[in-house]
Amino acid sequence: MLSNSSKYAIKAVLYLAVNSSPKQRILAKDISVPTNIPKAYLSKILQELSRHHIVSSLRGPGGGFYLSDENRAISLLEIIRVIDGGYRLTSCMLSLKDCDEEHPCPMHDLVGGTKAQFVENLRRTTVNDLVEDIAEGRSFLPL
Amino acid sequence: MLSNSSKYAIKAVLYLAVNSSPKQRILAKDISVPTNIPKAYLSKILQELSRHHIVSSLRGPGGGFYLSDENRAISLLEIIRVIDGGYRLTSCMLSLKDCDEEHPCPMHDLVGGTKAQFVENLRRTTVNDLVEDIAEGRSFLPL
DNA sequence: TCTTTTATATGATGAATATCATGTTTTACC
DNA sequence: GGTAAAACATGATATTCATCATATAAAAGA
Repeated sequence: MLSNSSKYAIKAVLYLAVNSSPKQRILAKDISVPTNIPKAYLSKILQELSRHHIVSSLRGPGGGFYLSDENRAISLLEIIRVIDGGYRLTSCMLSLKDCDEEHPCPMHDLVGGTKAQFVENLRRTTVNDLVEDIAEGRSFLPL
Repeated sequence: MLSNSSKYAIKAVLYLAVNSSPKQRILAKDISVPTNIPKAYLSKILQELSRHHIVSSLRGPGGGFYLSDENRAISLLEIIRVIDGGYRLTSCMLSLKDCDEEHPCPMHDLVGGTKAQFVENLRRTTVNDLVEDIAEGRSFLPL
């Protein structure tokens, strides 16, 4: 469904969303331990996210990663796009070049509605939305 | 979403569904060309499908691959299971071990409905159903 | 300005997936 | 039975993805 890297990215962003603030930076290794993401690999992902302004960071003593208010308004789809590229989620289920709404392939027709809706949900849902879900007990974050 | 191998498997099965019958066997290479699937790789997939009775085959001159009536009643989910294993499609979006309906993770809650519905569609839809869709013009098979 | 603490950049290794190549078995037909 | 046509089995290579390791740059504080 998603690459491992994207899952890690979302987990890390959610961890930051819950535990960090512009004044409360968090080290990569302090995300790595509770989330069970290998430290070196997580660092690489965080840097990629930082470069694309999905997360914020500060170097030097007292530095680390955190989310700005802008970061919290970012949608899940944007995170996935940065890591997996734009194609993986939105492409045709059978990878047919000419498949579209006009000319749907058999699978497209079958799952088109649900998949399109799924991607649309990802586009519409921000980091903040998920944090609210957690805060209000509608979902939980088992790290 | 699906592995490449699963996509190839479904394409090949659909090709057989439209073009083969127990008396009209088709060679791997004659599926390979119109579907743009590498011949040697396709052969391996067809053999895997044959071993699991997803497709039927006959060796020797005049032999080849085809679908029996039983094969046509098989669901897409079974095909995907044989190639990708049971886990890939149904597992939690964030690969969290403890995520379930009682304890949904944030992504689960977000896409749970649509994904569950999607998998259920795959479970319910047979090869025959897709062929009907093609025959009646509700979808097409761009090879 | 020196040292420490952090992120960043780059490259190396390992694992999984996709692809290719070659040999073996079965079956039909002469 | 011998021969050719096919599936079947097995292993080798390549490519992508996940993981690790090491060196560099920036920032803070002494």
